[in-house]
Amino acid sequence: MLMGEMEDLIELAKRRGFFWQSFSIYGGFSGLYDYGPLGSIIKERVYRAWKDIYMGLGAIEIDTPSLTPDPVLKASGHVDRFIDMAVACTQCRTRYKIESILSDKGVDAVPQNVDEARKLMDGLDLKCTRCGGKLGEPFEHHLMFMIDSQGERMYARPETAQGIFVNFRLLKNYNRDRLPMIVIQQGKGYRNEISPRQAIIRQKEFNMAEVEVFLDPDVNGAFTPTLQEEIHMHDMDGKDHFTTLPQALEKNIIKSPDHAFFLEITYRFAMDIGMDRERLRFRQHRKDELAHYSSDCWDLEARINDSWLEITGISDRGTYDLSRHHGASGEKLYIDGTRFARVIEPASGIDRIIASLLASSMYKRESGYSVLKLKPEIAPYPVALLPLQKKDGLQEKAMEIYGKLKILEPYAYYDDSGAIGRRYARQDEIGTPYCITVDYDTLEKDIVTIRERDSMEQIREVNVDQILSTKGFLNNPVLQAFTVKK
RNA sequence: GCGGGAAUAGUGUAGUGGUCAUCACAGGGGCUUCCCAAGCCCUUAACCCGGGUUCGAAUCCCGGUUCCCGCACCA
Repeated sequence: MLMGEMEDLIELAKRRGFFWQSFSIYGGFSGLYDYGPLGSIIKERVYRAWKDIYMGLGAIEIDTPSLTPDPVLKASGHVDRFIDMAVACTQCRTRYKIESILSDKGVDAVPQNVDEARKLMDGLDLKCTRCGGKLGEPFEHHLMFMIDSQGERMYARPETAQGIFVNFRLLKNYNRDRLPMIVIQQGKGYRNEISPRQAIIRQKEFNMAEVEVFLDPDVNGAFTPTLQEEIHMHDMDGKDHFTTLPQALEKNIIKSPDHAFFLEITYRFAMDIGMDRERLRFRQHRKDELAHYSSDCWDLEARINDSWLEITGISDRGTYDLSRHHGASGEKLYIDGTRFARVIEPASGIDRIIASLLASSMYKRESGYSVLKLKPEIAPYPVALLPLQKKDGLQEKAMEIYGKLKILEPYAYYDDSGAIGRRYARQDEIGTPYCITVDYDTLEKDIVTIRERDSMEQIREVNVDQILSTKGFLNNPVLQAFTVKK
């Protein structure tokens, strides 16, 4: 599976500083990755685009701890669902969930600890279904990282969502009791994956961007989709539809207008950061794969290496979480009287978004050199300043302009090494959309050349003052002269 | 976790027991008639970790770590 695109991406990412495996001087550690200098900027930009779109809808943001006490995740159901009792075959070492072994024997029980598991298994004639070997002693299989805090059990959160639910009352107060209420949170999530794979796609510690939309349960359609664009939707029966979201609602492919609206927002976010629409689809979860808290779920998936990868899950969590915390904490989490808010949750995996964005942005020129076709707003450096060569005062002149440019565009990059073509190629590879070249005309007439990445088109004789006329280089009107879209 | 394969400069690689570990690209410096990775010169830089066998190990053996492929797992 990890061929072609991902392989090329991982090589580029390491060489150019997007991401690489963590702690590599100690031999590396499975499932942990660093963002390098360029990756850190892209991550920031992707988060920014996400935040902008939700702030535009009137969202409020919070930031809660990664360390989560045991009772919170007991109430949410994660402790039961994320810690499985398991056994392994003593011969072939295949692991089984005790829960599923028991249900094969007609015993419908979920053991909570090793003793319980042992009792339940006692007397049943259990054998390995693969090799017929004897099964060993039961043990706990943890999917959450457990942390001991002076004898108190905590977990590294498996999702940021619970930090929002437990704050529901305070947030509702803050929001002056108005519904719908949209709360967002970005941060790290942790899962003790048995076999992390494919670089930043499946990690033990990863970046999440989660949104909880609290709705009046008796108001259907506080939000409703409007986007007139045909989108690929793959439903739970495996049928593909190419339809607009308003039509999908009419045709009952998706039931809830509110749910459909947040598919639309998720899609708009993907467009904002420059995802390739040809490589996107929404896929509905089958009943048997729905999470314990979810009644309906649509994933936004991106095609990478010819297979589909979940990048955002838009789940209808109903009243599950609030009612659970209400019961467990004793705190009244109603919206009024006895009604709980209904929750729609668009939860994004930022690392996966970045991986699929980068992979789908890479292409090769005829020359064989690769280009990263990132949107200018997402590219780490929106502009690079390059003197044609170092001598004859060009370097000094370029440094002078660069000094001024840097004040208006902090993410501007400077490079004067080697030949000019090589530097263009270097910028192409990291996705810089524009290069400004300082040449002999600059010395005489104060004019420069701007070159666009994908077309390699140049605008000549641009006045230096014009380059330095806007805060943020991408706002510069001179860029409108390019025939390709900005 | 299981099975198979692999690990050598930043990247991709050559090297099946014996000189200073090969080559290319990338990086740094310089020259050049300098706008798309041109050419020439100089230069930085590597045997995954730990044991063992041996006079001698990048090479053989054992253990570990990591990566890839398949299986299992994936709220």
